[in-house]
Amino acid sequence: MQSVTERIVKGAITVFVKKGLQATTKEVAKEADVAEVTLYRRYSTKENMFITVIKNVLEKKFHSLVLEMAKEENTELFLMKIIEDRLELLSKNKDLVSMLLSETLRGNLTEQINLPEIIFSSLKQGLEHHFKLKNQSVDIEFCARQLGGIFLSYIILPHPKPYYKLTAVEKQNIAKKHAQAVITTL
Amino acid sequence: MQSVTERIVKGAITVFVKKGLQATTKEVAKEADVAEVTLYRRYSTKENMFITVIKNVLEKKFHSLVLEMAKEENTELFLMKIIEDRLELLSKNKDLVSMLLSETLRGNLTEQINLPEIIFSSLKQGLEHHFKLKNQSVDIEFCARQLGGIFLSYIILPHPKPYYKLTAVEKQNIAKKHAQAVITTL
Amino acid sequence: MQSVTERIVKGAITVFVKKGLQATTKEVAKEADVAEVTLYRRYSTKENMFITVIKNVLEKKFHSLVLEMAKEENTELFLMKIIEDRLELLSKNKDLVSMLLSETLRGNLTEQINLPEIIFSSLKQGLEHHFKLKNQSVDIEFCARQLGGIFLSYIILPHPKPYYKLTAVEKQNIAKKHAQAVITTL
Amino acid sequence: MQSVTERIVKGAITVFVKKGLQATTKEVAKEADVAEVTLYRRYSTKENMFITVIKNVLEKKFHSLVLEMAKEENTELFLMKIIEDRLELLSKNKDLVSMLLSETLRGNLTEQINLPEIIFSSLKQGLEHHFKLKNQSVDIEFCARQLGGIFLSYIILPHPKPYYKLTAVEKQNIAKKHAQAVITTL
DNA sequence: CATGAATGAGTTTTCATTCAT
DNA sequence: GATGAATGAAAACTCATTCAT
Repeated sequence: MQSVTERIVKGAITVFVKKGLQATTKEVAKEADVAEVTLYRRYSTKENMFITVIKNVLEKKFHSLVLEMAKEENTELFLMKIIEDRLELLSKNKDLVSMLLSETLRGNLTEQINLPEIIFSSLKQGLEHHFKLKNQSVDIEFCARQLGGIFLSYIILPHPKPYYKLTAVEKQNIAKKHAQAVITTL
Repeated sequence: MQSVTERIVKGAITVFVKKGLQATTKEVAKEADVAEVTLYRRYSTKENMFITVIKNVLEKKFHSLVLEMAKEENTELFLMKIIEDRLELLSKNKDLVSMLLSETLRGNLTEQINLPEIIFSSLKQGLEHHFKLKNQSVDIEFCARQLGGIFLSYIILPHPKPYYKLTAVEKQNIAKKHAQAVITTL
Repeated sequence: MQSVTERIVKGAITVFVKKGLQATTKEVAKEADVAEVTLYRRYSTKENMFITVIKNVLEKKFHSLVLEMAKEENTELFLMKIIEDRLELLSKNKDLVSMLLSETLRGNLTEQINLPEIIFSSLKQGLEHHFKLKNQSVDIEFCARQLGGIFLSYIILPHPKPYYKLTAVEKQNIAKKHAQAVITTL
Repeated sequence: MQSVTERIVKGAITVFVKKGLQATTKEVAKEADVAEVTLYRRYSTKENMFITVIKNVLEKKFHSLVLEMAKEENTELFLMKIIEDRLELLSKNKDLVSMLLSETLRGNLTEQINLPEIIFSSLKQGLEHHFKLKNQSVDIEFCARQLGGIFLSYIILPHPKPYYKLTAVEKQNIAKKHAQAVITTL
């Protein structure tokens, strides 16, 4: 079996992803197969455990390559890449993403793990980078909001199939249409 | 002072909007200045009180005129109207909307008060109506998702000023740009 | 439909027989299809309703003919008659009897509806009468206790078939054996 | 002062014997001088606490020596022993026994702590044993019911003095008379 | 470093009963 | 004579957190 630390982290993630901050320390303890007190020794409060664990996941999973992609000179291709990449990632982590959005909407989350803020600011950064390279003046705020809206629509609105389960062609078509729409407004 | 019923309904809305299903009956009772039992006499369970009260608010506040707007023959104007109208409404009711989205993301809400579903399906209905009138064949699902995404982006992503506080001109500009972007993809 | 009074009495009996004093006024009101307050207007407290209603039932159903039977000169026949009669009655009203015994054992019942006391004293009375007629000196207390024990054994101890469902012959055999056993100790 | 466990068990017994399943966890907690939660930590539910504690008492107090007594070859002596032994025990634990009978009559008790069933089946076992040894064919069911009835009569029917407070001679007389009555029916 | 034991403060819900109409 | 509305008090059970070992 894994180390205590590993068990705790994995257990906490499992439980928090499923239930958010409402999850109880008891559930986490059970999932991790440790005593409740052990969690308190390590994290002192439930909130702190939540933040610590989730921040870690976010850093690992959502590490954005936006800046790399921003180097792509062709704006349409650049936008398509971002869209495809983020939709893939977000839809693959629907439970985590939903939970984080839910908590954010409740005002329960500090900046460090506020997913909308993270997404929005990293988008703005990437766009800024891209258009600076291209020496183009663009309403970045608006553009980032458009992209963010696209992402949210695939998480929150009902859909028959999550993005990541579509065929490569379907994914590309979607990304292309959205990219073109965004470009219209530049 | 108002009637008991009024006080209960108002109090329940106030508290539920602020805290969602996590709110306690005690809080509602205090806000409405009635005994907790009184709430149970009327609604049997907290969940039921929540649903009853919120459904009512939704029906009153979010009664959509989409079908009326759909009669507008000019697609761009039609889209602009929808966008302006919904953004105004949603941003004015940010707390309620945020709470409902949060609960939906948690899977706590039945269809009747599931805001994303309500928005999405009413959008699809309106679009269908509009393009049928115009005898135009359009990917309604995609189009509705775009619009939904726009709405969500103004609720969930950070913004310096809520939509409804912008000047008329700013509002129109925003609506126009989004409408044009949507049209690109038809 | 029946009169309000009838509905209340019947409903109360039904509910009280099933649940004893634990039954709630709400249940009674529902069963009788009247408002809870109506019950309070008539009986002022739940306890009082219970006593009033149950006393009535006891008087109607358990009206003992022991004194009549006591005229039977043949002691064995007399005992058999009592045994058959009471076992029939008690087993036919198992729910009511069980409930009353249960409440008595809890010390919840006043003398007027204390079934064990009623049974015991009416037995003693009958026996006294019978043996006075026969000019026989007998330990009435002991004898009544024996008979009472027999009755209780058929209510409380497990049995495959309630007494009243046995064949006439089986019933008689049982009564006879018990009667003879009692006579031994006179 | 005693250990927490001891205090809880004793307190629970005290309270449950007095009030049965109606007793509240609050009362038990107070009697045991612990917090209510502590009880839940240990027993999960009130029902479970009740069953656990009472089963324990039954096993300790009502451990039947019927099988030992059954070795007595003289049937009258055997029956007398059983009767004396059980009447002594039952009358000494009147409160516990009354409470258990009361709960049983309400159908609240599982087999493991259903006193009538326990008494009845242990009686049948003892009788079976005895008469097998003596190679005698007897209606055990009837006989056990007679004995059970005797026991019940001393618990439930009114009496001026509990059995265990009688003089040794009185006890013996009673046992003897009942034993002889039972023997008549073999 | 880990944990078994304990708890104060709440949470939803139920009940017998009263008040005003 | 009947009832809709309202309630104080209490019940079972849960939760985050601390203490002693």
